[in-house]
Amino acid sequence: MNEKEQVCQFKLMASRDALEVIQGKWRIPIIISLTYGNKRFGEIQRDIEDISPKMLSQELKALETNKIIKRTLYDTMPVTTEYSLTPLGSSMNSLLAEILNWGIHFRKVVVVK
Amino acid sequence: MNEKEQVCQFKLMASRDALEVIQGKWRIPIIISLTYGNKRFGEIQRDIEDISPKMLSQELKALETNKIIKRTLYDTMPVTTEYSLTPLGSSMNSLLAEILNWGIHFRKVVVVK
DNA sequence: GTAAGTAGTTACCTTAAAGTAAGTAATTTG
DNA sequence: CAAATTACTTACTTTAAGGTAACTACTTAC
Repeated sequence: MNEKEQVCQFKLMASRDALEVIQGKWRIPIIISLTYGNKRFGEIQRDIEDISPKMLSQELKALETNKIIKRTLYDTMPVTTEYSLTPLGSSMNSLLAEILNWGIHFRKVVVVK
Repeated sequence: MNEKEQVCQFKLMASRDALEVIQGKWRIPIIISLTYGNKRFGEIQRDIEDISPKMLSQELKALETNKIIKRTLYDTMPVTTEYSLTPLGSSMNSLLAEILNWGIHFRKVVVVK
């Protein structure tokens, strides 16, 4: 394998790591919602109109497992739950920005036509 | 809806557009492979070791439909097929770079630990 | 003429992702 | 006290994504 091919293989591995985290219909939308501040379950649900509570609950857990978000319980009456981005979650900022930029570009070139 | 919420909704839409194109296990790897020059079916297959010809064929068609890649036939003996990135495909360069960067970062922080 | 390579296609099967609907336990509002 | 709200969970079903294996049509090398 020459150097060019090795670099290509390395990039393929890194992209697979990243894709595993952002894969799926809901994770990126959830993370975007949380870049607008810490939020509660119902607030995220209202941002992402067509997500079901089951999917939201499931994907929040997956993101917590991957250390992208943090779940905090407040001992108020009643108990409130708040979700926030971890530093790792916040480190997705420029990736998110590029997804957005490209999405806008794509829509201009292909979706609308 | 206040301005902040409107911006959030706009971003959610743009991300959905982008995700539709990059969603799935194989599209990003195929695009990465093609950033290393125009390639033939078998060459891409060798880059991405675990992809089956069925998936490669299927995903190449989807990427062609979305105008990310171009399929060119050469009237040689035998006929050869070459895949290349379109300008829209090449416009994914900085998005790809961010996926890579973040994938490397994520591996450092979480995968290896 | 047999084997191997290129560029796929087809049919079938499995697994994983997502959706639907209903339920729970706690509180709060009227 | 009845109805609504919050933050979920559970069971079940549907749909989509991906995998396996075999096959095709053409060509080149031995």
